[in-house]
Amino acid sequence: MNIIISNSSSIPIYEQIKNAIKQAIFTNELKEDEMLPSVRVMANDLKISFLTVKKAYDELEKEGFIKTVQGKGSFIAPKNLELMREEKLNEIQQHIEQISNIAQLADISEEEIIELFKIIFRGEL
Amino acid sequence: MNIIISNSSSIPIYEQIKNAIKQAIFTNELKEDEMLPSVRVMANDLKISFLTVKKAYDELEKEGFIKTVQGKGSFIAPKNLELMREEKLNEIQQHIEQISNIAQLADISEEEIIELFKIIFRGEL
DNA sequence: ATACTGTTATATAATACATATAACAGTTGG
DNA sequence: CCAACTGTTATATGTATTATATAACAGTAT
Repeated sequence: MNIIISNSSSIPIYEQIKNAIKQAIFTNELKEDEMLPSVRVMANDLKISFLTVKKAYDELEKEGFIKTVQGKGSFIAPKNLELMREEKLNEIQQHIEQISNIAQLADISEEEIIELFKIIFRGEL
Repeated sequence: MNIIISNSSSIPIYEQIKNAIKQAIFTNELKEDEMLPSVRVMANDLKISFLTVKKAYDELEKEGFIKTVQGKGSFIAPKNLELMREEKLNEIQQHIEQISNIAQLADISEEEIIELFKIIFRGEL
C-alpha cells in the first residue's frame, strides 16, 4: 500500500485515501481478504489524524469495498469487478452526454474534444 | 433574466447565479451593455442576501463577463467569443478529467471511451 | 434632495474538513 | 490473564467556505 496524499489539494484527504485504495483494489494490488494498515498505522505513515483515515475506511465499507471488524482490522471485501466496471462506464457516459451538450452549443468539434481527451487521459496536462 | 436557484443543491448559490448569467450571455438572451438586476433587486427576487448576489457579480466581473460601476449598476461586457469558447472548453476539460479518473480506476481504455464518445456525440445513442 | 445604484465593515451561523486527546472495547499471542 | 495490538466513541478546537443580517458609506441620476 503506497499512498501519496497532498494536503494542498482541493480533494479532501479522506477522499484521496479512498481513491488510492479503490485503485489498488482495481489493479489487484490489494487482494480479497488482505488486511489494510490499521487506522493508526496509516495515520502515522501519512502524518495525519487517525480520524481522517477512519472516515475513509468507514465510507469504503459503506460502499462495499472493505469490511472492518473491531479489534481485528479492515479487510478487502470480495470484489465484483464486472459490476463495478458497468457502473463506472455508466458514470462516464453521463459525463460524455454533458460534454456533447456543451460542445454542440459552443460549436466545438468532435476532433478537438478527442484531442483534448487524449492529452488529459495520458496525463500530459 | 429568469434564474432558478436551489438552496439544497451542492452547488453554491453564487455559482448557480454565475452559471445562469453566463448561459444567458452565451445564448444571447443577455446582450452587450444590457443592465443586470441590481444586487438588491435580484437578492429580493431570489429571496437571498444581496451579498450572495454581489459575490456572483464580483466573480463574473473578474472573469470578464460583466462590468460594474458604483452608483450605476452591472452591465454585460462586450461579448468575447473567444472567452466564451475558452469557458466551454474548460467545462469540457473538467468532465474529461473526471472521466480520466474514473477510467483509470476501473481500467477502462482510451479507445473504449473514444468509441463511446463518438457514438454519443453523433447522437446515435 | 431623493431614490436609486454599488461598497464596506461587523457579526453570526451552518457545514465540511481535519486535528488532538482521552477513554473505551474487541482480538490475539505469549 | 496481560500486554499490545486492533477499532470506536466523545469532546474540543481550528480553519475555510458559504450564506445571512444590519448598518453605514459612496456614486449616479432626475
